[in-house]
Amino acid sequence: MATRKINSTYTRNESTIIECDLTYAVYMIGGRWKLLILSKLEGKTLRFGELKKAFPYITERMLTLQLKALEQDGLVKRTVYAEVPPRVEYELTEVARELEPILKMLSTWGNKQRSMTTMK
Amino acid sequence: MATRKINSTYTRNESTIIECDLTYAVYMIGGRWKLLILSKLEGKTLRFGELKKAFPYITERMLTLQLKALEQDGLVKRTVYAEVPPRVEYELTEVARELEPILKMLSTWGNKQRSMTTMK
DNA sequence: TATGGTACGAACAAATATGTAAGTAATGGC
DNA sequence: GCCATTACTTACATATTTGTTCGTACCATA
Repeated sequence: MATRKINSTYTRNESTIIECDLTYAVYMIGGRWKLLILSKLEGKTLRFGELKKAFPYITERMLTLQLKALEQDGLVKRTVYAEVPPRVEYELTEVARELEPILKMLSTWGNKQRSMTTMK
Repeated sequence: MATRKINSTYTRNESTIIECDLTYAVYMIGGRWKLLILSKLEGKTLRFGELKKAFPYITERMLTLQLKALEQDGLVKRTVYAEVPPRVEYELTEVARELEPILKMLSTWGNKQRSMTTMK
């Protein structure tokens, strides 16, 4: 998101990653909070403050950043109401809803995987 | 992987993420190269050098780190042959193979998602 | 004795991701 | 005027991830 040296290997390699549909997809839902936010928004419309309360440890800055990224990627719809104090609501988009069943499978896999790793 | 201040918020929040099966799963396949490596190993057994050739831009250090992490998480099996020069082979584990169909769906979703975002 | 190939390891540097702390705009109610 | 509320924003600090460069062990072979 920030300015970045375009010619760095870091950037060139990022291009490589984004060219692949799979890594692109994971890049989009990666990061520390995005999946939790998406999960929280399943079937609901929530205000900024409600999301914040849902994750006691997230900072406002992080929540703002993640929501902005999710909106840019078309996973979350942001609606601003011209009121004071302001009211902003967030909800999943169609594309994000299509992701839900896949995430459910991933979650199941993660659970199984975790238990296997822990067993050792 | 490196040493880290245990009491930092960074660490506490990481715990939050790892407690959720879904975010845990994505954490495990996250990072820049892991998914590409896993994809490359589908149905094959490859040597370190072969993997390296598969990704011209990855550095040996990164490849080593990612393979080590994948092995620790039980997604990749590493076999060392007592030869000179050394020969080390990598292959997917059972758990990793169970992940394949899910990743295929994610990839399809990523492709669709990308085309929608690009259209704007 | 020197060399070459393989799969790393270590010290350092650059870039990004995340967290901390403080501040802002707008307005209705006191 | 003063304050409270909400959804941010900004400057700064910290932590992690990724990349760069150089080095190493092993032994068969020249």
